[in-house]
Amino acid sequence: MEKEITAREAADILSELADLMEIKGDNRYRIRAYQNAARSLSSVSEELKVLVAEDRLTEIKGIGEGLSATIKEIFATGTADQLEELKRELPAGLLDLIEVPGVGPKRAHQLYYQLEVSGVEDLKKALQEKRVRELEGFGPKLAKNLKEAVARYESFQERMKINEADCLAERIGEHLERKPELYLKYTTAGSLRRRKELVKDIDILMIPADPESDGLENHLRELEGLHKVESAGSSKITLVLESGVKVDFRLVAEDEFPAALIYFTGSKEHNVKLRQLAKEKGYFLNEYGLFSRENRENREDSEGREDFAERGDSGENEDLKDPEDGEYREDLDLSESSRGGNLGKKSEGDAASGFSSEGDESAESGIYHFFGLDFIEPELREDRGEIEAARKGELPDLIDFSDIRGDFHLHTRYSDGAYGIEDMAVAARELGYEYLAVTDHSKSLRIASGLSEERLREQLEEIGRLKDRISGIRILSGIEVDILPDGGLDFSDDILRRLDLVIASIHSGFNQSREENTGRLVEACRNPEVDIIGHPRGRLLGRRDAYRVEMAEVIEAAAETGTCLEINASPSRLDLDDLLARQAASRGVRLAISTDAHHTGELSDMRLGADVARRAWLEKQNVLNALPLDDLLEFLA
DNA sequence: GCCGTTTTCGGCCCGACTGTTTTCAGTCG
Repeated sequence: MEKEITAREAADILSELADLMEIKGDNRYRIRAYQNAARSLSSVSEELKVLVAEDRLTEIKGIGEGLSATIKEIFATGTADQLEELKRELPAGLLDLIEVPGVGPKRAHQLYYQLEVSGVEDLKKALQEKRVRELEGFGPKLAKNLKEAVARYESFQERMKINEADCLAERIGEHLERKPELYLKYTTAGSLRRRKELVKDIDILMIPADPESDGLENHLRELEGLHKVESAGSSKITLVLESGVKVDFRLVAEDEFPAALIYFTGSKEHNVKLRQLAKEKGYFLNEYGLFSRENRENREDSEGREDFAERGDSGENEDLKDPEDGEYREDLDLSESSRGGNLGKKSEGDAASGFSSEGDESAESGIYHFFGLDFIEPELREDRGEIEAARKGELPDLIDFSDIRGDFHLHTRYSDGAYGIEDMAVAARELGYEYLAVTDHSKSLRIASGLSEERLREQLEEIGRLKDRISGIRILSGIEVDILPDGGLDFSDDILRRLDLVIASIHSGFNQSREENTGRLVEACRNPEVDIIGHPRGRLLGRRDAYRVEMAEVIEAAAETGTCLEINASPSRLDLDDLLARQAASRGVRLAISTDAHHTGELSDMRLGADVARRAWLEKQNVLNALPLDDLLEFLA
């Protein structure tokens, strides 16, 4: 059965249609109509199925008879004749071309029709050969900027945002779980497991049920979205997806799993430190296990891995794993049961499926404990002092998503959000929160329909009414007030004072000097009405660098004034990043993790923010929204 | 292509910024 098209997906198709129409040079107002329709369609709360069945699409603002017919066609067939025709006419690469910052539809049009540039690669070549000079409006500076933009585009192409990587990993997991007989266990490793904000490829560690069988390889060949199997050996299978993303499967024996998981989780720097520790103790560590150096010599005389796979079924490994034993005895020869003995963990039987992490921790902790270290969470494994801290028993008690009690930064239909206050509150309540703050844009941000004083008053009234109607979650009134180019705020203190919570953010004047931007943020910190500085560095991953700002000064100002800094959990921002958040916390600044959700679904981006916080070594007490409601209210007062 | 209504077609969001120009076009948000 065909997959049913959702409103969101239909909206995406309309957007694509609009993009192609734009490149082709269609009527701009017609294009805008498509874009408008896409936007309103993507934010309808009703199911597309229902809207189509009841022929009520034209009730949606921006959708008339024509677009209603197009949307019905998309719902019925998954595409539209118009779109297919445009796709035949214009190369697909043009859609990539307009993803390059600085190239919009007009320039893409020029490039394609005058220079036959039909993709990013072509553009790169045309820039190198200086052919773009032939085009009207393309001067030397633009050429230089485009060169940089292409370089950034390409480097970004190599890495995907963590939420995209999560999606892919989930899809692969679903595919694997259709044939659970193929493996004993699998789990993600690499930078995805360390929860880095950008991920280059996906590493999956697996214990195959039968290393000799080619069943796994054959099953992987049926993965949806597969471009090709790049390599397939006994210990590694590499897939290339249509999106260009590589997926590495590392295949290990059961007893190799703990060491392999540490090795493939990395980081490289962390692993180097661990291996140094091993050496000091007269052992060595690699992806197959932890070995005494003495036996290593023996091993090199014999044949390698086969030897390891044979051992490991004796009971010693279980003893090693038992935390009740405390420190491993120095005299314990890890390889006594056979050559190459290691700290393997026997399968728990039911741990066979899913990206389980419980089992992973206990598997790995044996090795850490052996070195006299506390277990080190994957998010900390960057050689940023975690090994030293683990030795002293001073690792942080990391914050967890389950510690989060509310969200401070979200938008509703009052500005550029897709849902009403009530919808967002109910969705937040479903996440188990105690509170949320409604923080729409302020008046100067016209592009996002920023609130006038009047609209803000209306919103306050609605929040007042909802407080009685919605139980189980407290709705706080707030605003994301613009820090204006001159450093002032978009609303007077008198107005801000009436709100429960104020976030101040920069959305304009990005090109001011370092001193000016720093001054704007410091001034915002000093305003007693401001509780949180929103997305302090203003970066958009892969699209826009952070604006110039001296964060150390901002952090000091935040520390002095008790202002919180935001960890914006939107996967395109993740701003502050792990390093700056850690720096801020070390200066005593509290961090507010918030999603900047414009949609109910985006409220769950909170997990990504929590990941950043964990990478920043944050504990509960460093995080404003880990506070219970009463403590929060006291803080805000 | 949609909307509103001046019921039959004209107007459709807009300011900042950059780089190209010599008064504006393209992009971005």
